[in-house]
Amino acid sequence: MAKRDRVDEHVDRWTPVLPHLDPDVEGAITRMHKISAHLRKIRERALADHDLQLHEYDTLQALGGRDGRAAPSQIAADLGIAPNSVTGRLDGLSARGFVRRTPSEVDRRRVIVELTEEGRAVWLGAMSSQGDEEHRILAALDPDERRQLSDLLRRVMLIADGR
Amino acid sequence: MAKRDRVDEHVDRWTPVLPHLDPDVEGAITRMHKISAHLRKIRERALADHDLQLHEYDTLQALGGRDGRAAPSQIAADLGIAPNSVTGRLDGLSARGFVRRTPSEVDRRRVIVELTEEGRAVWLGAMSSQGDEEHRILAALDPDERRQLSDLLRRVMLIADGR
DNA sequence: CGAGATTAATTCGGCGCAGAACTATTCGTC
DNA sequence: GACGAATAGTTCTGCGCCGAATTAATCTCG
Repeated sequence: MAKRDRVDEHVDRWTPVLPHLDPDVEGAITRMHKISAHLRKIRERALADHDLQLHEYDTLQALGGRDGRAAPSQIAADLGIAPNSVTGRLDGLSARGFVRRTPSEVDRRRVIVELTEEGRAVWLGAMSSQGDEEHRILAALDPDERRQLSDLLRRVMLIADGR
Repeated sequence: MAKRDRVDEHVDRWTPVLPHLDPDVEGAITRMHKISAHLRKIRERALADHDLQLHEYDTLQALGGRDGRAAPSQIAADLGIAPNSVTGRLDGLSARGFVRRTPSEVDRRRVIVELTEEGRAVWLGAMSSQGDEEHRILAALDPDERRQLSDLLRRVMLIADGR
């Protein structure tokens, strides 16, 4: 018999109150929520060693993924946040010298955000500490099972996104 | 060949930049994040029809799950938020008449928070619209597969929680 | 060519949460 | 029984996010 986790307790507590609840649905969803939150916290802690906050690292990474240059609106789209929120993030990052704002020559509405040398260095330095926890916890599964998990979640995603 | 989702594109974009990345790990984790966020947004929208915000509903539900009465610290623990954040939530809910604060007779440090009649009614009314989306998207899988998914995630949870 | 629609970034105002500090009460121990 | 530690709830402060409004530039099409 496999071990129980704290989500099992959660489900046990709620099943009598909400009888129409499917334990596997509730269990799967709740675990996704909790694993998400867990990884977030771990990432936050790991980044503190590099004097970075989660939102700062994410922004640097969004830039890094675009070869070090992108428009604010593109960053917003990549990160899934509102465009106006990007302004504040860039203010902080440029104050720390990790990012440079340059007005576009061709379209003066636009701003080109660039990773500075220092910004790239900080990003690369912090990156090493990222993703370790993801691999650690998914090592609970063997490679085939990880593939299985990813495949099951893909099918859920497709319905969620309404394809 | 199964259909691809937007996480596949995400992974394709990052794999060349971060070669040490396991696509199944990254895919599974990213999907959990996105499914979590998706459900959150849907819940938010559904609750708007009942003039409730997500944090208000969650607080009412925490009380409902304790037979309508609990201490603020217990609510904080159940919801996984800081105890001081509960104070603000209760202020709002009691202003709307959904919740009542009563000082404990036996221990005057304590406060007993109770669901009012109206609070319970609002909670039950809003509950009907909750959980539908969870079942809808997990209907992408048949019952056996849902069990599989929940089981795989449980094993990940146990490692994450360090058991 | 020019008026209106669209797009990009920003500013402003408000909200919810967390960390630290504060107050009041109870527990533990000698 | 009194004093220090622990506990419960709250208050205070700061931060990041979002929605709406703003400014400026570009596009569209009659």
